[in-house]
Amino acid sequence: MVGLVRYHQFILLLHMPELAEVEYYRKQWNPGIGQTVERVEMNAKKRIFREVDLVALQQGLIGAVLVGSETKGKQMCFRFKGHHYLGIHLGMTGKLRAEPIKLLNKDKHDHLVLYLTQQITLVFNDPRMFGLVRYGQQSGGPSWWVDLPPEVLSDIFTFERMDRFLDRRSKSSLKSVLLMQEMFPGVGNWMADEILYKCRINPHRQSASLSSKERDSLFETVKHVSSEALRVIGINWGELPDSWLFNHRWKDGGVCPETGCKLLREKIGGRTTCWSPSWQG
DNA sequence: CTATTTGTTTATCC
DNA sequence: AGGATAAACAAATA
Repeated sequence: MVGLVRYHQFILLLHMPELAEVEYYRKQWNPGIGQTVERVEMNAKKRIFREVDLVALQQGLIGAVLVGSETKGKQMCFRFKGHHYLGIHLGMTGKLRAEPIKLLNKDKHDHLVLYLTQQITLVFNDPRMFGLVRYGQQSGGPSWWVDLPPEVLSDIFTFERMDRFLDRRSKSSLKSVLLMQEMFPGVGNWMADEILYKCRINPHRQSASLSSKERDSLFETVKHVSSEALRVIGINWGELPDSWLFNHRWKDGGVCPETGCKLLREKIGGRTTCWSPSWQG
């Protein structure tokens, strides 16, 4: 059991790329900004390249200068001078890091390495390869980047939008609805659980069953959990408060920070869900 | 050898 | 037609 806890803490706390973790990893490539790509090394057969034109990527990026990067939900986009765009999705186990070439200690899951001027390397590591690499050269950005749904922290993400969506997905559990990226981009497994915990809503409930008061609460909490996670984890991977479910959810025998009663872990909507029956009714 | 874990896409059922 | 649901994908670990 102790081993299981350690497994959970190591794998899940360090590697779950949701909204804030993606933002954290995006910045790991900042040391490359302003530098030119000299060489692109790809493990071409790996699954992360399943949707990309490898030749176009290589020819497009070599000689290009990294200008900046952004995230939208769990998606990342690295912009290069000349309208070259490199898209990365971390999937379940993806990580980004930058290393001086002399210190580059290549791991067998380092599938994409950009070698830049000034001896810096940008590495995409992904053991399970649910991640994804995209490339496009297009003024204004390729459709895989431009056509993404509005972010939950933007003004376009309104109560009315979310309200309509809940009615359309009326029969789905709230847990699975919160994981739908077309409405809640960036929300992943732990964030969905955290949001429902803070709203005191049972994750089994169908979305149509929410009262208007609960919908108000859900809307505010989606924004709150997103902005706090970005502030705490997204900037420097700090620790969230113990009043959050986050710090208790992986421990076997973990207890609800509100009631002190046992937390429950069960599969809802096909995903492991941690919640507090004594708090979330 | 099996169960489990993460996110998204695809297939299938209703 | 389109919503709901489950399997598939890869790899590591208990």
